[in-house]
Amino acid sequence: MSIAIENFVKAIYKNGKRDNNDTKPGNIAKELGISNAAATDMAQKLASKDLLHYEKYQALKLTDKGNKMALNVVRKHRLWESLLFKLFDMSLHDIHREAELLEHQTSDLLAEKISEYLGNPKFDPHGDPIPNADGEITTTDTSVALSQTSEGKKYIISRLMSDDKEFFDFCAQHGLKYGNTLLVSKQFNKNKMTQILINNNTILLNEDFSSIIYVNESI
Amino acid sequence: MSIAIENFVKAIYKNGKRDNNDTKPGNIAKELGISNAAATDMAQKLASKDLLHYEKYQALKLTDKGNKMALNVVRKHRLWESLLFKLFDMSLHDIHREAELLEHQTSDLLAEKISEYLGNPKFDPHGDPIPNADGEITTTDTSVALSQTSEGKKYIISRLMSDDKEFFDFCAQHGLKYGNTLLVSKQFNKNKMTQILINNNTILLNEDFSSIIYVNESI
DNA sequence: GAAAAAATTTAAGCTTACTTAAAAATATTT
DNA sequence: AAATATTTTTAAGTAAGCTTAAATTTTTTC
Repeated sequence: MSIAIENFVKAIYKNGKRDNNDTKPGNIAKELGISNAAATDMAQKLASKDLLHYEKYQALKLTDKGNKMALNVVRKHRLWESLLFKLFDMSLHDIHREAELLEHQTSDLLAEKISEYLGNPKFDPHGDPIPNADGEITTTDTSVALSQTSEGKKYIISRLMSDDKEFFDFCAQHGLKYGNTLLVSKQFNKNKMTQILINNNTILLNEDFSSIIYVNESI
Repeated sequence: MSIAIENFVKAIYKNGKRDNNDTKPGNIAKELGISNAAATDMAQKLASKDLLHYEKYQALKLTDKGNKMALNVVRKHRLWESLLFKLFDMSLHDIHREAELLEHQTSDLLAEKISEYLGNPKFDPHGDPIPNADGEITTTDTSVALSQTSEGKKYIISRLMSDDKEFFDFCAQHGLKYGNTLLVSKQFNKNKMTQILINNNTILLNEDFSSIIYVNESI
């Protein structure tokens, strides 16, 4: 299957996870940077390949086959991120960009080799779960967005859900890293802001950021 | 530049090295598995991009710009081969196939990181020289094909110039590996065969193989 | 050196993955 | 619920990278 198809299917998968299943062509088009017309076109084409269910004016839904393809690509992406993160000193954003390309040129065999080499990790450097070779995610995610946490409690960062360079630069600068601990010192519910203490620094996060930083309660 | 263009330029570069500069469109077409017409077409297109010199019915010659592009791709290919060879237990042929794809999806930055990680190697696992970031090959190659060697002398394998699975399987089976030592026990000049002793086994090579195994005299 | 064979080029056409523009349907606002 | 705005779809068109078939040029053979 082509790179365009892999990216299309992946975009549906990711949008389905994120935005309350808003997987109409327009949203996928926005994600991929193509026109709405191109997205509709592609959707119809992929329906004929049994990768998704298409009904005029309705949201796109992946078939089992499409879902498996998406997870296969996601697996390769996250394995590459894990490998590059381990071997090289590169920013998370740069790593993401490289993985975005490499994921489409990776045989299942190579993916297996990478996974083995890394000790079959369950999570990548962002805390995102790595599907296994059968396209299954076996881990259960108990984490919540920082925006949903309670004042006064300690949390461990479990996931940085983004691919935005500014966000990652911000994270790198303030020690917001997978596995690090922070304290939620205040929730400004009215203003939708979250105040945290990390590395002895107090940081005020707006909802843009507090909704994509996921954490688990520290015990 | 597209994958098709990178591969085209690379094919001219490689053919120029190998077959006495037989870089007419037909040969490139054969190398790439496309029609002669497609090769002519592409050649004309790349001439307009200043990547090669095109004259009707003549051999294709890369411009400096084209040569640099080819060497950049070759560099990435050989760096990937070196990395995969180091990290994973895979056959040389499998490694070659993966590198063939990855080479086109690798930023200069990532290539640098791979090179650094490996200690800026000068040669890949086949003994092929790795161009530097400026597209220069700084090593001087004093090796000769096994077919050109002298009876009774010891040699060290310096290069396995092929991408054929059968050849690599043969090599793997008989210990023909970069860096290994062998003795040329007899040259059958009339029949164009070379008899070698390696790992206490005597092997008779025909010209197909003796012309792509390169060696340096052992001192 | 003429005839035959092989290679190169041109021409026309195809598929993929897009585009823009206009038409049709759905969603939102008031 | 009508009017307006937004989305989706259809239609027509484009560029890249191929294909096959036919014409042209070069190379080889006798």
